[in-house]
Amino acid sequence: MALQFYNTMSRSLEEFRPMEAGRVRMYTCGPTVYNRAHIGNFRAYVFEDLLRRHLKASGYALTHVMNLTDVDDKTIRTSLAEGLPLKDFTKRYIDGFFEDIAALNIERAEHYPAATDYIPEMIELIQALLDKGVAYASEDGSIYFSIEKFPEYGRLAHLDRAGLRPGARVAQDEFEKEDAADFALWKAWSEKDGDVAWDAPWGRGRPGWHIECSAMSMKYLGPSFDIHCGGVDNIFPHHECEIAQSESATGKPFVRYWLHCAHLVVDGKKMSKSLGNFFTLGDLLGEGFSGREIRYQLLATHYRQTLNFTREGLLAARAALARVDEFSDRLRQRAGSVVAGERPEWASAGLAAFRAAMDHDLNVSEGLAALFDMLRAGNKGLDGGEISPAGAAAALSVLAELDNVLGVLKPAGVEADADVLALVEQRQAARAAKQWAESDRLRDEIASRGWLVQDSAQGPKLRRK
RNA sequence: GGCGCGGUAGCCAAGUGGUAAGGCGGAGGUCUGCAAAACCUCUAUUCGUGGGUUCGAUUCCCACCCGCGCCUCCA
Repeated sequence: MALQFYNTMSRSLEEFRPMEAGRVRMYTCGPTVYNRAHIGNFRAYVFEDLLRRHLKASGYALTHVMNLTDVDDKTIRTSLAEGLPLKDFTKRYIDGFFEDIAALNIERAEHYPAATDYIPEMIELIQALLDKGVAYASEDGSIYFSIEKFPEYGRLAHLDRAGLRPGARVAQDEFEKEDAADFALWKAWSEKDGDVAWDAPWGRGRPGWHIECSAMSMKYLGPSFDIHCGGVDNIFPHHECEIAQSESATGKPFVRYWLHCAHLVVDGKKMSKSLGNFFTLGDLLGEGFSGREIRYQLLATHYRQTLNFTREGLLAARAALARVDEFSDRLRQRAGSVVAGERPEWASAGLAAFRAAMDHDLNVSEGLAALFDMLRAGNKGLDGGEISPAGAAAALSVLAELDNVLGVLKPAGVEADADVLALVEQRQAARAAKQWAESDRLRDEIASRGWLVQDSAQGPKLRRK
């Protein structure tokens, strides 16, 4: 079965064919760097990481761009409030963002352009739109895109002009627009902006939000590219506006496949600070959950499904991962340093099932089912002594292939200290002498140093608690 | 009002016009000095409710109930 994705534009599953054979160009909307991202943001980034990794595992070379929005109302407002230059202020949260994605084992994209580094490109793009007559200047020097010049506007979101209800959220400056639905390409400087401003041919100001994604995607990926992702909330207006700007400027189709992930809720409720269910990654790490436990839970629900994020779910993730770790350790122990041989049937079947599931619009739930089926078959084989060291080594490589996509296996094992190993020795001696009370005491002592000791036919095994 | 998503076991969560994956939790068992781990068995006669189409529906259609998202800068 060929790789297929659900395209928001067509609202149906489509076979994936990149524009250029063997290479995928994708753009994903990144963070606005005015605070630490919350767990909902990371649902989107983890989904995009899964997509990225599966594309790579499918043999594609990748050019992936994620923008950093470092100039907008919030970044300006907060930096002014803290009395910091904008760049210094956003740097803090850009650093924080990279720390967070590292903790979640999210792979780095090829490019992370920050909006303020591409102002000339944005100005050039806005000028092109002005030249084509699809944008206009308002009295205060702001530039707006005229959506009546782009009849396709609303196609992605399935909204027609009549459906754009003039809502309560109409901003103060709306009277400057010719049509309430027009959106800003450039915002004329106002006092609220402090010293954040750039000179453009039509006056001083700063870019609107949408234009950065058009300018920077064009810069790195060209006028047309394969995949554009974001959260469902970006469908309208953000992505709709990107299409209007980009296609009006280039006359070419902007994006071939639009993939949007659903939101997450916490304990079945929308995350909000007032409900006390609003978490940053740091909050959860502080509670003792690991990055990979959080990643696992964010990953385990299909991306188009609302994900229910719970503490209980994190504990379930912890238990599931412990089982995978244990299996991995068993295989490693069995394999020793032997070169991988032929793959056991259950391992190649597991890999095939996993790939097929992921090809089907990233059905990770089914993919994980393939992993656990594999795990059970493998453990059974190990219990029965039916797996050769070469077979175990081969199975280990299959597990590594799955984890190239999932990214949840524990890093290479940490060795216990010599004093812990000495306690294990003492305990073995006690056991040999059938001094069970002493043996149990030593086990507790080892546990107090952070290690679980498990007796097996091959002798005692240590596991990090 | 418009557009759209969802309601599957205690919890999380796939799925298909042909009789319910997987994970966590729980119960029992094998193994073990005891544990742990692993494995085995069990844990939804049923997929929000009521109709309809069909030989057959959780899956398609209609209605209804409930929850949720978007409708101008929120992943």
